[in-house]
Amino acid sequence: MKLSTKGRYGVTAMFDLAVRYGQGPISIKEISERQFISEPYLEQLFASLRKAGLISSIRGAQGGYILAYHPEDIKVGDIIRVLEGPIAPTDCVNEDDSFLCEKSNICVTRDIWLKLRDSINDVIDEISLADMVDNYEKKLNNKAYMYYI
Amino acid sequence: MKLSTKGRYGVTAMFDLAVRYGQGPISIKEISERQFISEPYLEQLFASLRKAGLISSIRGAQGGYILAYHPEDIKVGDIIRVLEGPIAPTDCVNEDDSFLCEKSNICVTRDIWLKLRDSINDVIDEISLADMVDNYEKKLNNKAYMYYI
DNA sequence: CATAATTCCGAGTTAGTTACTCGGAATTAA
DNA sequence: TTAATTCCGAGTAACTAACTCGGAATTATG
Repeated sequence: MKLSTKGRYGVTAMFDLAVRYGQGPISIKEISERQFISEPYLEQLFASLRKAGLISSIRGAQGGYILAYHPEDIKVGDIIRVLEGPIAPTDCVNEDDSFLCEKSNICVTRDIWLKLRDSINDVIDEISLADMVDNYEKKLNNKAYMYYI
Repeated sequence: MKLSTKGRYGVTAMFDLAVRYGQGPISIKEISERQFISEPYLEQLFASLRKAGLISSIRGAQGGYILAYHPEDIKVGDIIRVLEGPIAPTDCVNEDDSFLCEKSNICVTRDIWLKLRDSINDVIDEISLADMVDNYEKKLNNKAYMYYI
């Protein structure tokens, strides 16, 4: 039940883009330095995110990436699902029903995995990049205030 | 974000014990045949569950395993945590704080993993083996009724 | 126009983990 | 005494995660 680095790095990198939303394209190099993620690995992740339509790229010098939508419209769940595949604690509760076993109609453990899946998806689909930015700024303010005292 | 076979098989096997709670020891062979889990592998899982105190063993011929507590008092979460380790989507939200990074106080992605962790634990800690048995019997009754019509 | 900064692409690699298997010792009911 | 069982430690094969690498294509800038 661990998230892989793909999901974690992906959310972090997308948050980095969200904080700088509206300031033109941000390069992988910048993000990788700021967030301590290896450059070529981040490149890979961004390839997936671009193909999925969550970010757009600008090639060439001074190029980089920007969010394809307003931060409010990108949920953490969107990012994680692109990078980790469909979120389901077991295959038998995947969105596509191709891994159903023959006793699924009577299977009580499956009911648990269903509940678990839904609860996970609820959490990650309720948080947008904009929410993250808001929280981040609130934390920064609180910290500034604490130092002031 | 997948559960391993340990967690899945473990819950299934414990459910099998719960259904037969009060009927004396159940052997690994029986369970493995009923639940389609390899015998020596299940043996391994039961070793962990026994060491964790969730089941008791009776050795020798006609021996087997029984739940160490009433099914009501064993939650799915207890089983999963024994077999999969502490449930946390990332190391930085582990129960023990040994994997905290230095910016955890200001990290907004960590807040998400915390929410996720709690939501997962809420689900698996609210369901007991007794609940599973109840649901199972309800399903059996419904099915019987359906066939009757 | 040349150069440097970038994205884009496909492939390769290494270390760790998962999901097992296996052999045999110890225990106990029949 | 035998057969059925748990108990234990070790071994292994396949898979996956988490990267790296080399170089081609694109484009702003001097």
